[in-house]
Amino acid sequence: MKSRRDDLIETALRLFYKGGYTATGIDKILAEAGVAKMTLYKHFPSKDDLILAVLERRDEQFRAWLFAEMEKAGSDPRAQLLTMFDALESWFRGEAFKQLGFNGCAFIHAAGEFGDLKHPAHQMAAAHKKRVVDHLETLCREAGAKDPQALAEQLALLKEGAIATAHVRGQPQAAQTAKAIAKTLIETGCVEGGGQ
Amino acid sequence: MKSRRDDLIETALRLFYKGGYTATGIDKILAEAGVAKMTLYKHFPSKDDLILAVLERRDEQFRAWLFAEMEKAGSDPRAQLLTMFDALESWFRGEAFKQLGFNGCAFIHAAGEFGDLKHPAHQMAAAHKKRVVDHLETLCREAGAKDPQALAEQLALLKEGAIATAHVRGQPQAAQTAKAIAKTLIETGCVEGGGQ
DNA sequence: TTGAAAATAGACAGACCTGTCTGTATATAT
DNA sequence: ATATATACAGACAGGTCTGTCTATTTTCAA
Repeated sequence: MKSRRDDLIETALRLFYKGGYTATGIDKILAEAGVAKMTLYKHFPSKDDLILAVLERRDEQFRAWLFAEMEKAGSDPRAQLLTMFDALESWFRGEAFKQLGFNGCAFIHAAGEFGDLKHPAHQMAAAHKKRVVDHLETLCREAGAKDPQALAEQLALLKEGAIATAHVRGQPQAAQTAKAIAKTLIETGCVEGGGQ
Repeated sequence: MKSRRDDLIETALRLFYKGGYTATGIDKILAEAGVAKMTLYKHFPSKDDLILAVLERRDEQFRAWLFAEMEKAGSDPRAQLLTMFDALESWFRGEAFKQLGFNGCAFIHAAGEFGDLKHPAHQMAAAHKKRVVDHLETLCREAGAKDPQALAEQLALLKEGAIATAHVRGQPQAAQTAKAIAKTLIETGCVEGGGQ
């Protein structure tokens, strides 16, 4: 049973993701969610707080989806890491988050609109990226990486590059470009038989 | 001798880059540039057209800077390709475009705010990225790459990943992460003695 | 059934936005 | 000197934005 608070966050996520945080007005969100303005301001002190709640929701939603997709590859951490890029491609092609479609990364957009690193929305974006890297580092360690932290940073950078390329240039195949690079990094960055 | 049109474009670039395209108002640009409103609307039919002119200027400015930095590495195309990442790091650290500072990629931001790939600003962003890739491809060919197009796409993806990581997470050292990957890609992707 | 809590519609203030308009001033070129 | 182009300041219209307020209706538990 979804609360009106959830309705607001989901509708806001969809509209912010499609139209941008600044350019999307409160009234549009209210109209689409079918919620009165006072109800919004009872749950959120301001639009900025709604934005933060949206980013928090997206962080949970996206990581849950990505990590679940990776786990479909089985218990082999190297296979999971490589599968991340296949998951990304299905996202780029609009096959994930059906009601949202693909319009780039909500956190990169937030960092763009709220350029100051000290801005709460920008910090949420940084925290999201950090959580993903941390998960990758765990897998890299399980995979027997010589330097799990460095390898995780490399793979995360490939992920960001694929997202930016897929969105700005409309090239979903960027995921495979990244995957090919990741493959050699994982092979050369892990000790033989590591993680078995 | 700078025209008022140039003044407007430069001021608008600075303010759009810092504050975002939608959130930055015309009046603020006019006040900082010391230009009357009618002068702006004589040169540009609308704010959207000013945005496009700004992106065009940034495209020329950024590529001129980046390619010049790369050429400082000398005539060896492989050295030029690797030097790109050092140039990026100096940009991330605020040592390039002193009056602008580093606030991520103006084109990634434009694609974020104008999500539809058909939007002129988004297309300008895609065109800019494509021009950079084309230049990289030329250098890859000179370097004796087995598949210059594929290698150029890989290096461009590393560049985008470094930019996104540096901006969202505030990590200028992402440039070196990307450079290390690029080094192995160039070494393994080029025939021995290629480009000599 | 009754009463409290929550949500509704819709008006409103005050600020800001883009784009237009008028009238004046300045600079340049013939 | 005079005509032409350009830029100026500043008011203005019409719309949108966030956030507040009131008064009414719905919901739901005791």
